[in-house]
Amino acid sequence: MIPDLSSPYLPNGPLSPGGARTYLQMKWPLLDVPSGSTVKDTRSPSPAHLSNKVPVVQHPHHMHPLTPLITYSNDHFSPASPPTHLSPDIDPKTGIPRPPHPSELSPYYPLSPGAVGQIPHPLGWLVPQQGQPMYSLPPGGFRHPYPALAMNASMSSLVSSRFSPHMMAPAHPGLPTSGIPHPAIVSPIVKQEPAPPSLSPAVNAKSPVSVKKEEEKKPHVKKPLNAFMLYMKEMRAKVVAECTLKESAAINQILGRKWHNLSREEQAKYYELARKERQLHSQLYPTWSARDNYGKKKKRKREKQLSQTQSQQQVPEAEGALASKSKKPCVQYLPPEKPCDSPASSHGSMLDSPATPSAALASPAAPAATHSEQAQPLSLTTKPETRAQLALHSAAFLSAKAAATSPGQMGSQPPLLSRPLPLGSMPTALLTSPPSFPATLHAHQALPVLQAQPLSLVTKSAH
DNA sequence: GGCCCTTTGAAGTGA
DNA sequence: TCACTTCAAAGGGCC
Repeated sequence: MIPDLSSPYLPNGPLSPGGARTYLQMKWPLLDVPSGSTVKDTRSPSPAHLSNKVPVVQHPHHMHPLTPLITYSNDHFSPASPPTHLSPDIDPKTGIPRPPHPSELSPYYPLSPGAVGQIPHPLGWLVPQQGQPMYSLPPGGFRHPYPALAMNASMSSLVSSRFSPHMMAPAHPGLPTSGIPHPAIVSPIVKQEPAPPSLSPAVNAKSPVSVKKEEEKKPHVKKPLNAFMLYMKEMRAKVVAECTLKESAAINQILGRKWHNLSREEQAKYYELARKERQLHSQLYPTWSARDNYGKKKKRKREKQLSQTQSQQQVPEAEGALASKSKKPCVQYLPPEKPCDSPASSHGSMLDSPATPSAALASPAAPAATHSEQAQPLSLTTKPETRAQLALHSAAFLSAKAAATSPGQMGSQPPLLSRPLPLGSMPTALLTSPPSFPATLHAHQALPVLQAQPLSLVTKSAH
């Protein structure tokens, strides 16, 4: 029953879509081992059936993929019951407050070496079934995605002590004792950039070459995936399969909508999963900080960020969409016409429930063309001018949909505590912190929605 | 070849 | 505390 736990953590390893579980396209989120590393990179040489790019067979969504992973009982996520990461014994800020409760962790993150390999992986639903590892492992290879985790019987002490000078400080810096990089570790092929000023004095004292070598040796531990990222990984293949869209940007837009349309319970599952991810990550890499990865990627153009923020907060949506500012306009990939047939999902998201015609009429800005998540494009154009136009359509439509699907929710009604309501039906900012939802909602996220951007469901209102 | 785009959320930074 | 920035995944598009 217990598949090779290492599987899901291997590089970009597509979890065999052809396996028993078709939603296994999700790979271990933290792993990013470059080709040529110890672990065989299955990305390039991977057979088609193992490739993420291969449209995943439509899986019946009767049971949520995450269901087997976490016991998401209704009670657990009931509005009356605070999310675990918001529960009293959890630091709402860190989300990793209490010492890992054995009963909570053990099912997913075995602490006992002896138990390794016998306990379902936290992302067990991602693990290929039938015990077929997706990645070849050397004999004796670690059987747990977090080998280091299995080294200590007491994770609590591991976490609390924080003695490890560098990450987990295995035999080889940054590498698990097994010799196989941890899923979250990226071999320092990361582009080399000037040593950050934050380096310790000792490091700074070294010659640039030494610094560079140090950098190379230092593994790149990736950030744990957040709830949305986990959701994306799971749903991407499905969306891709349903649509002809291939551009991730477009897919992500769809996924973003679907995300908002998820019920709170559904989202809560991902939040919970993400929380566990972070928890495990922090346990494995007590000294790791997101800051460590700063500069690993090429900086995005700040201009873009600024212009986005400005357009979101000051410019009316329509203008904002078209306002190219200094960069490309906020591109809306989803044209109004070509629908992207999206089979009904189990959760009955808005994707499957197009707005009513009256809804579209509800917004003065709503153009004749209406499209919902159900009306996704089969193809899309990425021409900037077209994108801008599409942005208008989409913005208007979504706002109309939001108005229609959440009548009276904009302010007057108390946030939906009694029943799940598709988040996409109303600005997220208007929701009070739902049980398992991050309590962090910044003013800069909420205000634009509340004040200046009643139509801002299309373009990102946050950030 | 490598950055851009696009999404949301977490976390870091600076004022 | 707030606003802003960066990174996480993904892959086609573009230079």
